[in-house]
Amino acid sequence: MLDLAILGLLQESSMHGYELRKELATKLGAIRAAISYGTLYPTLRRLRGAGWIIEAGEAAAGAEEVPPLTSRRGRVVYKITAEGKERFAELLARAGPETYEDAGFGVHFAFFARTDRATRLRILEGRRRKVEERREGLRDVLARATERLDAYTLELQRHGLDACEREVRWLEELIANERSGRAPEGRPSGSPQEEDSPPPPGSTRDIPERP
Amino acid sequence: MLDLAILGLLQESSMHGYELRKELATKLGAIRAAISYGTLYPTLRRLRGAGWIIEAGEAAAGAEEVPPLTSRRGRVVYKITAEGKERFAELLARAGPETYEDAGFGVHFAFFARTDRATRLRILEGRRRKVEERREGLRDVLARATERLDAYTLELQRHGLDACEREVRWLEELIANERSGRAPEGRPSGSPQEEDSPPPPGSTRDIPERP
DNA sequence: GTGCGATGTATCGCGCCGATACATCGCACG
DNA sequence: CGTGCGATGTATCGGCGCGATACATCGCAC
Repeated sequence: MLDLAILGLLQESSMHGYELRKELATKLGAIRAAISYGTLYPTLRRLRGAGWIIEAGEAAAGAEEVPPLTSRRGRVVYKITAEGKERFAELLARAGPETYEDAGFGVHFAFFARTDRATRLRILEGRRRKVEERREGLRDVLARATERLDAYTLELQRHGLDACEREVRWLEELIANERSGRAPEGRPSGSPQEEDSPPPPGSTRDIPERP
Repeated sequence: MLDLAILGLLQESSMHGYELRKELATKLGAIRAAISYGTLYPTLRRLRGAGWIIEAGEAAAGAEEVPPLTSRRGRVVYKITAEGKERFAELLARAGPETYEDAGFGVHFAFFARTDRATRLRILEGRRRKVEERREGLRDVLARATERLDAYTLELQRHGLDACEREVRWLEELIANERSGRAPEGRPSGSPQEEDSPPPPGSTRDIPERP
């Protein structure tokens, strides 16, 4: 899942770790806390080992290489490779069970602008199914276990149930929009926003194949 | 965090692993998926090693011990010890930073019926603070990065922001209730429920301060 | 009588986290 | 002028928790 996010960001522009973490935080801020360095660096090493990214040293190609006089470590800029772009596309299109989990879904959704419509629909529907199951589970507990559970636990379930219902409604809206071929415009609560031509259906010209 | 939940459930009644997992799933269903056995069994072993729980063999004390004729493994029933109860009380009252994280908060909240009022308030307020910070972060991104992020990513942020605002309101209500000395009765959306005397103020006779 | 789903215990590899360490840079404050 | 502190920056380590996997028993439906 992290792979997807990192590859996706590096496809927009090369970055070093620290920067990557910040970008990740704003892009995924809605679904998870900032990623830990204890996760980031090992992951970068793994991606590098797989050949999906390479290090593009601070000093550009022509420079003096920065002699190892002091143990100057300097920032390491990472750059996505052609294989990395392929991998990204593969991960984008793939939709396993964990794609519908909270974290997985969030990451996929964050890159929907680069995903084709069919996949977007598949993922939105899978997620909806998942959340509906969760919702049913909570309803059952609330209906059956009212006697066995204390007031606080029940309140927690109610709050969770509410969140599920809300998310299902949200997903339903998104799905309807996808089917009618619109990007997620139309602000959640109606506001006097001009309906400027939103990026036409499958557009959001992305992955310019590197000029 | 798991320790708290397991100790809490075992305090209500002794159980074997499988059962524990199911109880955990209904008690914490609102905040997390069912716990994996790959987590549960090692955790039980750890708790056992610490002396907080003991195995109470299937065959009760007086029975024949079930000779190891076949490699009959049988279910292992776990029982909380006196030290375990102390530990539970300690964990209940403790409120570190991770108590305000999604998972940690949920577990603590699920055992609020056994928590004293002062601690409940402390935790609710800590959680509120946490969620407010998250909310501010999302607001900033939505206000500043509107140009840099695509429509889908923005929609994700909006949905996350909405969830934060909702949770803050929920917490606010709970805090107000605590201050006015009521258990979380009064169903979220008003309903014609008789206001039967809910457990009087600080009641829900819990943690009798350990006499 | 046999096969299948629920019950039940257990391990393994690995992703990810929080704590920690260490180094450089810019700049504010005395 | 220095000094110290917060932001930038890279990296490791111990440990929790997950999903996959294995294996065994029990009740019951077909």
